[in-house]
Amino acid sequence: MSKGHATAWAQLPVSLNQLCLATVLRCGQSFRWKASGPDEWSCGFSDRIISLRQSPTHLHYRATFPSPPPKSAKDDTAEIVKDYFNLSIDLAALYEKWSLADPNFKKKAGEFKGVRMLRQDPWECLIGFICSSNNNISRIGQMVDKLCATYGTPLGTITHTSTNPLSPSSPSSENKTPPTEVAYYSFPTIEALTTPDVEETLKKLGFGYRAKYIYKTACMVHKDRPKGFLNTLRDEKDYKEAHAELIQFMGVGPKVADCVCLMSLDKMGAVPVDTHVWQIATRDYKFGKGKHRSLTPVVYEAVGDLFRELWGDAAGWAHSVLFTADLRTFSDRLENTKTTTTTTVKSKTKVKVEVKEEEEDEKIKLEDVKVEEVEGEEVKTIEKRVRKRGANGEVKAEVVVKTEEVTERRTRRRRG
DNA sequence: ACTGGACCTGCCCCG
DNA sequence: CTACGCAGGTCCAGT
Repeated sequence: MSKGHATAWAQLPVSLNQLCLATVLRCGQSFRWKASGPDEWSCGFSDRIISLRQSPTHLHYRATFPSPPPKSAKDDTAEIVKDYFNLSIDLAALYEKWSLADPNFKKKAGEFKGVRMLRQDPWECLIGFICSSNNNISRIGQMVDKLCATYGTPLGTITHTSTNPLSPSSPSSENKTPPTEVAYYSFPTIEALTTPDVEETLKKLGFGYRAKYIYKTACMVHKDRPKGFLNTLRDEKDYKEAHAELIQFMGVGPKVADCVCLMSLDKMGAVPVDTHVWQIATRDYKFGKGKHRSLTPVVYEAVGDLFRELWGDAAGWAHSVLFTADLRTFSDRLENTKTTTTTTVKSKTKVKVEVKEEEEDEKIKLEDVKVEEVEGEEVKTIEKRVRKRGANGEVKAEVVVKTEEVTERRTRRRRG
C-alpha cells in the first residue's frame, strides 16, 4: 500500500482551555484515533487521513491523501477539523458557567480543561456505540478497527513512531521502538454494511451478538429510511425527536441514543447515563438517596434531568468533563492512586454492614459506595468500594466490612 | 412499568 | 499461568 500524499503541516489557533487533544481523543467519544507518534494522533476520514498535533497555542493538522490524489480532493482539511472539533463553541465560557452553578464541577474541572464534544459523523457514531454495549473500551476500538479494515476504503499508511511515554523524544533512548507503517481506512458506508455476509463475517471477527445489531441497523437505515436520514436528525429534529428515532434501531437503547445525539447530532443537552454517570449521580450528587434499585427508563430520564437542571442546556458537554474525570485512564490526575482495594460481599439473607474508618483526618476519602438491597427473603447484595490514601498518594487504610451469612466474598487489587 | 436473565468476547487480576 | 468477573447496555419474556 502506498504511503500517500501528505500535505504540509498547518495550524489553527486553539488554546488548551478550548481543546485538550490527548484527553478528548482518548475519553471514549471516538474509538478510531491512533497515537501515530509522541503527541501525534491520526484517524481515517472519508477520503483522507488527518493527523494532529497540539502546542499550547495551536492545533496543528495535516492530511494524507491516497495516491494518486483524487482531483476533487482540494485541501479543505481546515474546515473539516474546525467542524469535527466544534471549534465555534467557546468551551472556556461554558466551564465558567458550569463552575458557577456547581461546586463539584468546579473542583473536578481544574484538572480536566479542554474536554469538549466532538461533532462526529452520525452513522459512524451510531455503529461505534452499538459496539460499546456491555463492552470495554479496548475491545470497542479493536472492533471498530476491524470494521474499517474489512468494509472501509483503504486510505494509505502513516508512519508511526515511538509512542512510549517512558521514552520521550531523545533519539538516543534505548527504549524506543522502530517506526512502523500502519494502514488507515475510512469508516464503512451504510450500504457497505448491508451485504448479506455482514452478520456472519462480523461474528467471525469477534463481534458477538453485536454482529446482528450492526447488520440489522444498517439495513434499517439504508432500506427503511429516506436517504440522509441520520443527518436530518441533526438539523430537522430536536433532541427528543432524534432520540425517539434512534432507539428504533436494533441494539440502540436510551444510552447509545444519547451518545449519538450528544456526539454527532448537536444535542448538547443529551446526557448518556451509563454506569459511570449513574455512579457520579448517586455518589457525588446524592441522586435518589439510595432509593433506586436499577436504572429503569424513568430513573434514566430523571438522572438526565438532574444534570440538565444543574448545568443547563449544554449539560451533555458538562457531563463529559466529569465522566472523563471518572475514567480510570485519567485517574492519576485527581489523585495519585497507587493501589485500590475492593471488597465485594454477597449474602443470601439479611446482612449487617458496618464500615469502620479511622476518622483521623480528611485525607481519608470515601471514593465509591454502592449499596443494593432487596426486601424480603431474597438476596441482599452489598457492594462497597472504599479508597483511602495519605497525602503522598499511598493507600494506607483498609475497609472493614462485617456481615452475617456471607456466601461469597472476594477481594481484588488494582494498580493505577 | 419494573425485574431478572441471557448475551459474545477479550482483558485483567485472583489464587 | 489459567479462570472468573467484568466491561460506557440492550433485548426479551414474565409479573
